[in-house]
Amino acid sequence: MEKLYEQSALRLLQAADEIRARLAGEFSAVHGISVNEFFVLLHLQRATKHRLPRVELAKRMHISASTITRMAAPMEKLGLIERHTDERDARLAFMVITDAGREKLSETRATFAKQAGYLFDDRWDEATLNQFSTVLHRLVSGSVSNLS
Amino acid sequence: MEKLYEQSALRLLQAADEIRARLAGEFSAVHGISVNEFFVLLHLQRATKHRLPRVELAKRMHISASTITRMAAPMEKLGLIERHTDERDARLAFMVITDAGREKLSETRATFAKQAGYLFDDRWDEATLNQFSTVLHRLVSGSVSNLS
DNA sequence: CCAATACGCTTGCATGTGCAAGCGTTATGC
DNA sequence: GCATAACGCTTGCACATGCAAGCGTATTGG
Repeated sequence: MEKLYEQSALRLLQAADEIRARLAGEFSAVHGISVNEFFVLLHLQRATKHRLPRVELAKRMHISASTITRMAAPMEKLGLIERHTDERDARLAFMVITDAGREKLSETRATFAKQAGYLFDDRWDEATLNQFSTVLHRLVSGSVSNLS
Repeated sequence: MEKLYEQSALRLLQAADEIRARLAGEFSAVHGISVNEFFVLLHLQRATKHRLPRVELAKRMHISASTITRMAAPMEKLGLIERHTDERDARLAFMVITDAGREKLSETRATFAKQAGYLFDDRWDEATLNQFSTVLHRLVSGSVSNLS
């Protein structure tokens, strides 16, 4: 007999894989960015002063610092983010979302919301969905990456 | 105002990232396999006759056929899976889980269940968790990859 | 039948990612 | 103060992965 939470964790991973695969296709085709780039913009937008040190962003996204370094370069070239230095600590290299980045994020979030709508819409009442969201929220709270 | 299903989808992706990162560490350290290799074994174990053509497995895991080809080689060397051919159709190369693969899967599932327990245990009643699992299940049903 | 198409699998190439080492900067302990 | 450690970031390397092309096999249409 499979434990209920084992089953839930399995389904959660599977559902995420599927959603991520769909989003990857849409984001690439429609907006020319990756799912991870979308999350970079979202984290920056929601951070205090709309900026984060690279290491902090890496922690929140569960990826390595070197990956952040390598994602930053093309995003800077596209003008989606900028690199700011800290006056007090020369080690820090803040990533800051630009106006162009905000615009791109806004467009991409519309696509995200549309896809999320396909997934959830008209299938559950608000109470059920609220509880679902709450469970998910507690799974990640305590983590550094509370985006929501 | 953020839509409820948009928020839910965001949290779902974040939760999955976090769980996957934790599992990757444990699986690698304790069992010497990757999360994807774990899923290969799980899909094979649950498939009819404990075997699947490579393309079918790729679809269920949302990864490309070439990735399956490249994951298969080391797993065969470790004796976790075997390659069987189809008598009727020489194009098919079934992947079959071996006894050693079953044993490895069993050990790894124990670790998986333990980690899932850390996530969920003692925080929600069975009804809530059941509903949570049901919502997740419907998100992926209709998909080819109904593992559960 | 046979040609054309579809299918399953593999391989070359390009890209994304983590780890470990290295560099420069800041903090700590004496 | 100064040596040592810790920290933030980048880079070299290895590895994982997707895409497109190629190969062999089966199916389809005439």
